[in-house]
Parts: sequence; C-alpha cells; structure tokens
Amino acid sequence: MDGQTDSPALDGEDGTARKRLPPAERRQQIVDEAVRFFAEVGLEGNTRELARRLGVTQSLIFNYFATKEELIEAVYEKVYIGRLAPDWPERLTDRSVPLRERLIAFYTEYSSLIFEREWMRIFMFSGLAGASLNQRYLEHLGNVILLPLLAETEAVASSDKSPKMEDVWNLHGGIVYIGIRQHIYRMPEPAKPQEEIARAIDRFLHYFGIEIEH
Amino acid sequence: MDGQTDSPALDGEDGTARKRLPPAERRQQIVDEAVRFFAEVGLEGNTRELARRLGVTQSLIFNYFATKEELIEAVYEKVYIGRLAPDWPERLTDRSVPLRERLIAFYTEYSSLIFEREWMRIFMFSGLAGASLNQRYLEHLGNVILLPLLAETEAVASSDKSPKMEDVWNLHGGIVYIGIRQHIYRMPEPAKPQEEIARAIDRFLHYFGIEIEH
DNA sequence: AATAGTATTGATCAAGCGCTTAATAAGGCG
DNA sequence: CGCCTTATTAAGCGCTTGATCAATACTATT
Repeated sequence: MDGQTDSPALDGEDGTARKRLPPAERRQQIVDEAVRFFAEVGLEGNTRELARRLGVTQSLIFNYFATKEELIEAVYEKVYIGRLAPDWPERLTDRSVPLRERLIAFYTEYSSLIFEREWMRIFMFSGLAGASLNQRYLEHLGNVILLPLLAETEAVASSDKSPKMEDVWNLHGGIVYIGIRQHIYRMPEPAKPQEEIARAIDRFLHYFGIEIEH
Repeated sequence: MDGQTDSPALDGEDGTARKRLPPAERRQQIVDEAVRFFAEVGLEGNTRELARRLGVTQSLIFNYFATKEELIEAVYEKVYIGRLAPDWPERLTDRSVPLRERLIAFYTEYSSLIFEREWMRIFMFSGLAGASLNQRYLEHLGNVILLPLLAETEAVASSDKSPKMEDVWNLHGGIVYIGIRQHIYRMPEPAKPQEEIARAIDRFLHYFGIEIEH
C-alpha cells in the first residue's frame, strides 16, 4: 500500500531504535528473525518483509548474506544444530536403567526440543524442498538413536517376538505425529502430551513382552 | 535460456500436437497437470512453467481459471475428493468381522489411497499454508473414522485397559508417518509396508488385551 | 572535536510474477 | 467450400522479486 521506499519503520520488534550493531550481532539477529519468518510463511517468504520485521532496509540483509539461498542455509544450520544431543546414544544404551525409563526420558526430552513450531515447520518446509540436510538428519537419527533403540529392545524382548527396525520407526513416527498435528495442521494440542508419549512407549514395549512397573 | 515468448513448445507431454480441446476436457487436463506440478514444486510454482508442461500458452490457463488461487482450489478439490470412502464408518463397525481384520482392511485400503506422492505432498503443502480444507479433512477423519474406531476398540478391550482417543491418533499417526517418510522426506520405501501396518495394528490391539489369531 | 572506518541506507536494475486483451486460427456446420 | 463460433495465442502491463552499489551517517579512536 504505502510502499514508497525500503526504509525501516523506525525500529524493530521492540521500541529500541538502535542502529549500527556489531556485525556478528546483526547477523545473528537477522538469522533469528529469519527463522521465525520462514517458519511462518515458508522459505519463499520475501526479503523485504523480513527486513521490515527487523526494522532494517532490505539491502542490509544482502550485506550479510550474498544470496537468499545463503540466508536459508544459515537458517537451517541454526535450527538443526543442537537438536540431537550427542550423549543420547550413550544414555539410551545404559542398561542399568530400565528400558522404559530410558525411552520415556529420551522422548520427553526430544519432544520438548522438536514440538516447537519453528523447528517443525522449517523441517517440513525444507523436507518438501528436498533439502539434503533433512535426509542426512533422518539418516543420522536412524543410525544414532533408532538403531541402538532397536538393539536395546531386542535385548529385553521375549524370545517369540523380535522387533524390527520398522517397529521402531513406527514408535517414533507415532510420537512425532503428535507434533505434526499440532504445528503443521494446527490442531489443538493433546491435553497431556507427555502422557500420550508414555502410553505409546508402553504399547510398544508391551507387545514385545517387556514388563512395565506402574 | 530461449524464453523469448510464452508460446508452447509444439506439444505437451506426449507427441500429439492437438489443439482446440473441448473446454471441459482442457480444464481437466490443466487441473491434472497442476496436481502433478504443484505436488512437485509447491503451491508457489508459477503458471508459466505449468503452461510449458501442458504445451500451451500461459494465458490459456487464465481462460479457465480467473485467478491462480482458483486453480489451486480446483487442485484441492481434485485431490481431496474420493479420498475418504463413505462406507468405511459402516465397515469399521461391522462386528461380525474381527476388529483386527477390519483395521487391516481399512488401513490397507486407506494407505493405498494416501501413500501417493501427489496426495501426500499437496496435503502437506496445503497444511503448511493453513488451508482450512486440511483441518476440515482431519476433523472429518477424526469424527467419522477414528472415533468409531475408538468405540470398537473399547468394546473388545480388556476391562483394565481403556483406550483413549489419543491412542487411536497414535496408531493412525504411526501408520501415516510411513508415507511421510517416503514421500515428503524421500526416504526409501519399507520393504513390505502392508506388513508394517499389520504389525502396528497388532501392537495396538495387543496392548488392550485383544487376542490375535495368526 | 576532528577523523577514519564501516554499518547502513536509498535508489535502482533486470528478471519473473499474475493477469489482461486484442488478434488469430482451428474446426464443426450449412 | 466458405462461414462463424470460440479455443488459443501473442504481446504486454503493472507489480514484486532478489540483488547491486554509490552515498550516507553512526561510532570508536585519537
């Protein structure tokens, strides 16, 4: 409507009309806002609107990122990093703790990390766009989390039922789908997500004859 | 490269350089190709590329659809229609058939309908875009399929374990996630999807003390 | 307070977008 | 065959997009 120029609307989100940030700080500020922005509108969201939200001119963005693609890469990096804590494989295989406890601890923690609108949506957007990071993430997840998880289940399963990798993927998928329903399809959040996760885990273990103490 | 004009590249997908189709036929042709096209590149895919794939000028598309939004609506309609057969509620509640058989029949049929790249991706694209059709579809699915399914499970569950709606959503989500992995994240298809579905159903039923004959 | 370095701006470009319209030609009918 | 309807085209308008770059003005330093 009034788009006569690309000048910032006086300031950013808050009231502080600061200018001239140190480059590292400004760069991070741009990425942070880009994460929120792209998660909301998709990766095709335009740089002018992003700049407007930052309270900054559009051209400034291209001072920090040579191309929009480069900005998106930075968004991926920011969002994917730290999403899989490196000590989980170890904790998942600690047989001094009952498997059920380990599973509940893992999925409680993991779901608190990924049941987040920004992560869920950007993961889905990038997956649809065919970003290789997605496939690498899922391969990594499969190898480092689900495969050990399969071995742990096998170790305590009753002899007549042997779990397969697909069973573990199914457990995982059922849990992840809670977040998909909420953040992609915008359905209401379950009353007690942690409880639903516990029930999913219990059903999984129950089938393989693993006893559950209440 | 050679994009000097919007003229068609002589013909469409095949070698037939036919022109002047009857309007109804042309309209359907456009929608069909749009489904494939948007499923591949997303709903922001541009009409010029779509026209190129059709072997037709871009302006022709706007002879059949006033706006791009209208075309997308037609794509939704085409893709959503017939995805939920109306006789399923009835078949799911036919207690002359064992619940396991009913579940397997339903999910075998349903998965063969939705584990399809075009449907999966357009459903996800439209979900991310916030299309109301998505939420209506899921509400419908919840009321017409999952709710009866919950009642059926309750009816045969052992008295100490009572299933909740979230359990049914979890069963459903775990199964749907097979298709998501394959078509959104482009991971390899499981060797025997039908078998994995049957296992998911068996785990679900097993937990509620429902016996399974082999 | 003057200066230098640089973060930021403002104006602009070329390409791509949805969409419009007048001209064209395909093909059924007399 | 020649006409007439209309499906289709060709050209282009107005706007938005990612990206560029010289000019500007903030801030640290002396």
